[in-house]
Amino acid sequence: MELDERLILWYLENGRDLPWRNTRNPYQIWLSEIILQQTRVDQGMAYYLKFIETFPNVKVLAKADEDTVLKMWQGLGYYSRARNLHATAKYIADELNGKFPNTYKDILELKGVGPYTAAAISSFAFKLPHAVVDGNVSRVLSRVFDIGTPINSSEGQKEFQQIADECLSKSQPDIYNQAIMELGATVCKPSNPDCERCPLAYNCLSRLRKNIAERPVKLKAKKAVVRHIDYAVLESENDFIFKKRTGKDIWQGLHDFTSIEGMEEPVEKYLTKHVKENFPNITLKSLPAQPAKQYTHLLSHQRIIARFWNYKFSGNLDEKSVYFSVAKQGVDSIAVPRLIHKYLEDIDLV
DNA sequence: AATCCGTGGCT
DNA sequence: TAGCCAAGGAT
Repeated sequence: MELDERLILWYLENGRDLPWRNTRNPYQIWLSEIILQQTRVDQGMAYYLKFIETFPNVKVLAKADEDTVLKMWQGLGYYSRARNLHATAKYIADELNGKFPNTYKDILELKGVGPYTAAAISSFAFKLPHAVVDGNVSRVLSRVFDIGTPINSSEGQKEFQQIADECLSKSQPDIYNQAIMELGATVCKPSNPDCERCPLAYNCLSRLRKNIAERPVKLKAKKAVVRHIDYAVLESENDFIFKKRTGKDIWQGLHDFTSIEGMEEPVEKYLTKHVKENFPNITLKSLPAQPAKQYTHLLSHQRIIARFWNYKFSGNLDEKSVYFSVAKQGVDSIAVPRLIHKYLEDIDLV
């Protein structure tokens, strides 16, 4: 029996029942694939169900505000996915009359859709013969064929795509793609793979050579850089002052407080100066002697040391300011990064 | 081509 | 703890 047949038989018996596997609706499949990019099923499931309920089709999603979409995406990370998702929904609704593209080439053109996602949508929704290559697939292939090319090198990506294309079942590309990913996710795991349960155990070269732990090879990531961010939390009787992050930096489109970064001690002196310069029209009622909260927030490539300094103020903001007031009861209605949400939780505001 | 973009679970 | 990793894509 060929590998594809073994995989498909195994999957039909052992695959998990997931909501996006019970549909051929390209909108639903597209949404699930964007949510699941670099995200585990357990983490993405609730978001998928919430999005499908709130935005049952591409036209409804297209009509939503980007802020609403980002708010619903809050906590999932990689927020460009949400911005691209919304932009693509508008493109499909406005330019394609709501009809989802149905060729690999046209699907690949969509913002936020790369080779993996285009192959996934093409096969799952349209049964087109395009092999998916994600972290699961490259791990399985690197073990079955004992390939030492780093899976995250450009050379490796080309090589594994080629092998995946050769292994693809041309008659059932959709089931085959699901099957090999499922095997990687549930059996051929990164550590402690469950070879006893593997339908490919006797085809697995890496297992034969007893070097499964050395597969796949992966280029090491750069160490996270350290950033020191000091937030000024401006609080009046009823409001907090927020701003929207718009620069080419982390958390684009989400909200946080005014801040300074990488300043020497005593930071509160420079932070107060920063507040007075940026908010000339408000009256400061109290200055912080020490931070109210401090956190280390880890991102994949940054270690953020964040301190929150609380300022009480009265008065109103300049109309044209990039800053805006948010009522204390309403702070949970704007999209914020996990770090900010954690702070709001810890001061019992959300 | 290397680096950037989040968050959370696991070891 | 520190590091690894996840249904990757954009630049």
